[in-house]
Formats: sequence, C-alpha cells, structure tokens
Amino acid sequence: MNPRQRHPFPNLHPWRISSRRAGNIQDELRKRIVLEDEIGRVVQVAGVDVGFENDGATARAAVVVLSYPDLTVVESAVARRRVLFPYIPGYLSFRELPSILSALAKVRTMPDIILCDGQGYAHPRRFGLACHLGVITDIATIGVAKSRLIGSHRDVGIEKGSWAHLVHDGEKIGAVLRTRRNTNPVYVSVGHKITLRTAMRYTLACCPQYRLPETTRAAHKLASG
DNA sequence: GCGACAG
DNA sequence: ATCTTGTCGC
Repeated sequence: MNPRQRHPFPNLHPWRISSRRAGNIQDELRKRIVLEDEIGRVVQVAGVDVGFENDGATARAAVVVLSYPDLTVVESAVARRRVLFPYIPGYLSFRELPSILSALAKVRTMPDIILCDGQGYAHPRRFGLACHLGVITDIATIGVAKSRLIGSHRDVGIEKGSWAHLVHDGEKIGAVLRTRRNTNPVYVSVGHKITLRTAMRYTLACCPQYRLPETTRAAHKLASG
C-alpha cells in the first residue's frame, strides 16, 4: 500500500490566489487557532524549511523528524512543488505551505510538535506560517523566526534563556528569545495548540548548542543542498 | 508619500 | 530565499 497520491491533510483552499484573497483566508482560518496546550507526551519533534531551485520557480521543502528529548534524526522527507505565490511579507505561508504539506505527507511518523522557520501568531493578522500549518494539519506548531516581521520589544539580556515580550498594537504576540549566549535572539510565537510559555520551553530544549533549533538546522540542510 | 518588510 | 571566501571574535 502506501497511497502516495492521497493527501492526509485537508486542502482548505487554493494556493494560486491574489494577496487580497489570501488575506481574507487568513482572517477566516485565524478563528481556528487553538491557543491552549493540546499536546500529549512529546516523543517526536519536527523541523520544516523551504529552499528554492530553478531561479525560484520550484520550492523544495524538507521535513525532519527528531526524537525528543534526545534530538536524534528519526526520519526525513523532501518534496518539490512549483511555486504559485510570490514572496510578500505577511503572506509567506501561501508561498511555502504547498511544498511543506507535500513533504509532511511523505513522513510516516507524525511529530507531536513542529517548529517552523518563520512567524506564527506574531503576524499582522495573527496568522503566520506556523499558525497556517498548524490549523491545516491540526498538529501543535511553533514559529521560530530568525528576524522580526512586526512588533517591538525591550532589550534582551545576552545570556541564554533571556527574553522579552514581542508587542504589537498593545498585544503580546510573541517573545524575543536568546537561545545562545552572545548571539542574536530568535522570534518565538505560537502556531497552534500551544501557549507561548510552552513554545519557548520547547524551543530552548531544541537549542542545546546553536542559535537555531536542531530541527530547523536539520531541515535547512535538506532544503538547501 | 516614505519607510518597514518572516523567507 | 539566493549569489559566495575569507575572516574576526568568543
């Protein structure tokens, strides 16, 4: 068996659309985000990342599942899809999710938590890539971005574990977290079925040595070369 | 109009 | 994201 044709995740909407319609979809799907912890015993965590080939015409997504808490690679998958949506700040998920979902569909052991390379709730309409992936797959997700999309924050201490709230329009939308001493912090925000506190906890647990989570690092390698 | 702007 | 070697600093 192994019906590779069958997609385990619901196709909630098309991907070749205008940014205007994408925004409406975000406003609609945002209502399905679960902001509470709905996580069982965590034994598998995964990282997803997307690279591009053919001068940006093809998206190459990689998913790597690691055991938790030892963080050793259990399984991985790669999928290529034609890019149907341009890169527009605030609409990243419409560009990267199609390939990510294809790669995730190839994995046999589904992870308990997925760490995404990008924002989650820390988004203009509170529906970044991590939220979108979480709502579609119904898997707990965390957004761990390398840089800021929106929001402001106080200075963060240089010690690992130091952090500050990321605030936008008076709302706490995420955290700026130092995952390694003397290194630029990362931007953590909830995606789906998780609280910010728990998201930060798992993010730190996945960064035993480097700035970025082992999950993201592993996925990035596969998505690039 | 101007600057900002995940990957 | 992507084009790309060496180099400075912990």
